[in-house]
Amino acid sequence: MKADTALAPGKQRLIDAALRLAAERRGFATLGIRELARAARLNPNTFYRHFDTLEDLALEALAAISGELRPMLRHECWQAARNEPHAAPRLACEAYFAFVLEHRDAFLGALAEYHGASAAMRGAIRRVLADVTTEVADDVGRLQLMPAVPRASVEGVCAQIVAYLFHLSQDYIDAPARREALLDEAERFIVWLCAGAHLLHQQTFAG
Amino acid sequence: MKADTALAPGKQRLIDAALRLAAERRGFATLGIRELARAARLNPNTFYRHFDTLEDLALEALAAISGELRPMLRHECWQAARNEPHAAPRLACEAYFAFVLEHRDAFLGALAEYHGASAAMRGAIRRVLADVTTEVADDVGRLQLMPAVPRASVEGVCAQIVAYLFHLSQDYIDAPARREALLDEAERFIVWLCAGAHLLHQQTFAG
DNA sequence: TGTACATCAGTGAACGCGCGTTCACTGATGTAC
DNA sequence: TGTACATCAGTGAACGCGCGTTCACTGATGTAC
Repeated sequence: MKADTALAPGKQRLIDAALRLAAERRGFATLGIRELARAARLNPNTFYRHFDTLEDLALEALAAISGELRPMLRHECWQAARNEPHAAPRLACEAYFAFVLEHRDAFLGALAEYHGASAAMRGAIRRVLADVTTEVADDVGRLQLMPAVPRASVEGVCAQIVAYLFHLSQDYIDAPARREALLDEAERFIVWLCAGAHLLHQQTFAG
Repeated sequence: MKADTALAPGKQRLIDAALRLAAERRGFATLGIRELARAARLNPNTFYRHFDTLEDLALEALAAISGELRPMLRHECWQAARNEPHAAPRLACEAYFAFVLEHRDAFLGALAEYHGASAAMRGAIRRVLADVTTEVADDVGRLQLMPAVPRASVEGVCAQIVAYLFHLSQDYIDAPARREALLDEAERFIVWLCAGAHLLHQQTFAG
């Protein structure tokens, strides 16, 4: 028995090929099993040794990325917020976007599948975003970054930041020349949103 | 010669069928020409009478929706902002989401293609969003809704609002039970963002 | 007003091709006794 | 330590099917003279 962390080589190659092709073509929807096997230099049949459907493959790939992203974000945010609280938004964005570039193919795939055909896949992506949101909100709470704002609103702010950064990843990947500007934009977005939430919880809102 | 506003019946049926199927399957990517013709009760060949490629069809459908959405938004926003300025965000969101529901299929298609395979389609959708942003920013300027904020920042705020509402459309369509909550969320998002931008332009930001 | 012609939407048969999936197989690695 | 067996990743040939696209056609509508 092998160590259970290592996937069969063919399985890993199929996942890699799927991410690569899905990124090129912006979605798993049009991938074919024969095409995948061809890209992975395997017999078409080998696919069925490891997966029942293409959706299976996509869900497994997503779980792997999520397992890598979340601890990384946690760690980076903590570091940033503890050492330089005022620069935390910027540093967190930088860490996040660096991760995006390192996992370019997976993110392009996930962005496409966010609005994609598979309800299971859409649900899984939303769940990852929700988990990240909860973790970020926990950290914001623990580090007292928004002391005047109640927990529920902190969650709301974090959810909007997470969704915003996720969708912005596509532009960040597609437009290398605008990356600095996008970082500024993301930081400004976060600062505005936090400032607005903070302000409107201090004063009564005569809406 | 017919009036040039009316499409050939087969052409219109192909577009309708494409929107319907693309909405069901979240994307044009997996649509087939024969399948489309079948759904429109036409000979597969008829497709080629009207379009060169599926991308052609999608771009034409998008242009039609955009031409309907933009004047509507313009009109609604003006009305709302002039009559009840403090409720403008809410009323604009309501008008927008009503339009989304009326054009459910087109929006699900556009949401999918926003991250989709066709670069031309992605560009066209972004252009629509950018045009809407400019128009909204114009109106905000003309109606003096954010007098303390410079034009460039108003555009930034509007761009984020437009993108946010666009992506939220999917949840609005998918989760009828949460529609009231989503409206609240959208309004709160806009208010926070505007408040933050306003605040940070009044005081020096010791970032 | 009538006639001849052009344009245009839609039809129907036919093509070759790549697809998903199944079956029976191989060869290597691990395990029981 | 050796042998027999089970498990597992990967192979190769074969199937029937629906696909995109082409061709030559029809029938209705519009236009020139």
